[in-house]
Order: sequence, then C-alpha cells, then structure tokens
Amino acid sequence: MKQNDCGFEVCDFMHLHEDVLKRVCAEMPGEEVLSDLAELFRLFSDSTRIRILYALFESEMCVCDIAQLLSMTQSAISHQLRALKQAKLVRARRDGKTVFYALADDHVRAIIDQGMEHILE
Amino acid sequence: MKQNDCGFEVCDFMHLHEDVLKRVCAEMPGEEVLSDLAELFRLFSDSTRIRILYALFESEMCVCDIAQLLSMTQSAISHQLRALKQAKLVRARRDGKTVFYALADDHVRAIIDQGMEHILE
DNA sequence: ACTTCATATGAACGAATGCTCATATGAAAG
DNA sequence: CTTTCATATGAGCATTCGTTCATATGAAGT
Repeated sequence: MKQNDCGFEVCDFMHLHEDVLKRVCAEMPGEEVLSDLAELFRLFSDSTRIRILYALFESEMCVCDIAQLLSMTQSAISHQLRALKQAKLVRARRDGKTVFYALADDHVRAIIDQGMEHILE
Repeated sequence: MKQNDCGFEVCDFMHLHEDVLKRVCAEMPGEEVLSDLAELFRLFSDSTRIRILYALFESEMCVCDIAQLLSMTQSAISHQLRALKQAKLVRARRDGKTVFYALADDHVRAIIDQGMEHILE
C-alpha cells in the first residue's frame, strides 16, 4: 500500500497525477490555520453580526444604540459583540456607563466588500 | 413617539446624533442582500469546505480524489460540494462516470486570501 | 450607602448544521 | 439487460448556534 508525501493512501481509483497531489499538499496550510480561517468566516456568517459590522462602518456605536438600530435586545447584541471582540474584529472603549464599539481594523471592511462583490455579480 | 428616517423609535437614551443615524441607515444594504452575504460567508465557515476550496486552488478534482485527500467519506464531500455548487462557488464538469469540480471564479480565492491576511497579522 | 442605568453573562431551549448510513441515480462495460 | 463504479441524496443523530430570560457587574449620581 503506497503512500504519497501527504501521508494518505494512493488508491487505485485516484484520478489525479502524483505531481498535482504533491502541489495540493504543499500549498495546503496546516490544520490549525484552516480552522482559524473557518472560525473567522463563521463570524461573518450570521446576518445579525453582519448588520452590526455594517453599522460600525459609519461610526463607533454603543450597545443600546446598535440594539435599537437593529431592533434587537441589548442582550443579543452584547453576546454577539463579545464574539466579534474575541475575534478582534471590533474593539471596545468605555466612557462612563457607556461602552462604544468600533471596527478593529480595515480588514473587516475589506472582507465584507470582497464578499459583497461576489453577491452583486 | 418620534421616528427617524429608518423607521425605528428614537428613544431618550440614544447616544448617537441624528445625522450619524441617517448615514448608517442610508449605507446599510437591504435585509435580503445582508442575508445573502451572511449565507455566502457561511460556506467559508467550515474547515471541511475551506479545505475543499483550497484543494481546488491547484487544479480541478473529482469527488473521490478530494475525499481521499481530506481523509473523509465520499458522501460527506458530495454533500458539501452540493452546497458549494448551489452558491456558485464551484462548478462541475462530468467526464464519463467521474465528475470534476473546479472553482467557479476568482472571487473565491480573493475572499479566502482576504481572510487569511487577517489571520496572519 | 443606595439607586439607576448601561452592559455582561450564564442557563436553557429551539433551530440549524455536518456527518453517517443506506440507498438511489446514471454512465460505461460486459 | 445486467453489473460495476462514481456520485448524489434523504433520513437520522449528535453537536453547535443564536436568542431569550434572569441576574450579575460596575460606573455615576443622589
């Protein structure tokens, strides 16, 4: 039972040539990177979170403003903001009792714009 | 009970100025577009699907090759390929008994690359 | 200190997701 | 026409996810 460089068995029905398989294996990032990537995209995969991020495109906002803008409860928004914050997609700034959230960096917008391009074609 | 241009109630605790709210509402795409966008990103939010797409970066592949490359069952891969195909992220080409899948367009790679940039910073 | 108000958080519940197993489809070969 | 093989698909199941509800935290004002 032969094994290729990737360590999986090369069965008789394999249609690809060995060199293609080597290239695929060579280019494929490690398990952990791919999981991180999937986890990143998971945060964009819910329309509530997308709407939150879109709202923050214009300016920083506090939790209750976002909740009212999106017609959702404070709790639901807070839970989602925590997820976005843990993934470093947003950052929080406290001002007295109020906490203002803002986009963490330009990547967030770049990723959403890239997705939007695919939608609108 | 006042209402702003977006149709939601402006409560007493609102921290944002009216002009900011107007801009947020004006820039926010419609419900359907945002749902489509979330649905698109959902397809990138699973590491199996990410690995499939990464594999297809190098060349088109048939279902059983992908299954073996990723050490997963043919059924699992087929189910995921169907989802990717419905979202027009991959396209299928039949050659006898074999079906070869390939990336549908360059957006797929662009979106993944954009996500990867955020991961690796 | 006590109250108020914005936010955070944990438990719980229904909905959605990804895989498996069994089976169906459909194309080529005998 | 029957068999074989690659792929597709539906049902079932365990897990994950997003929201709600109740409650905790923590900062400001009285």
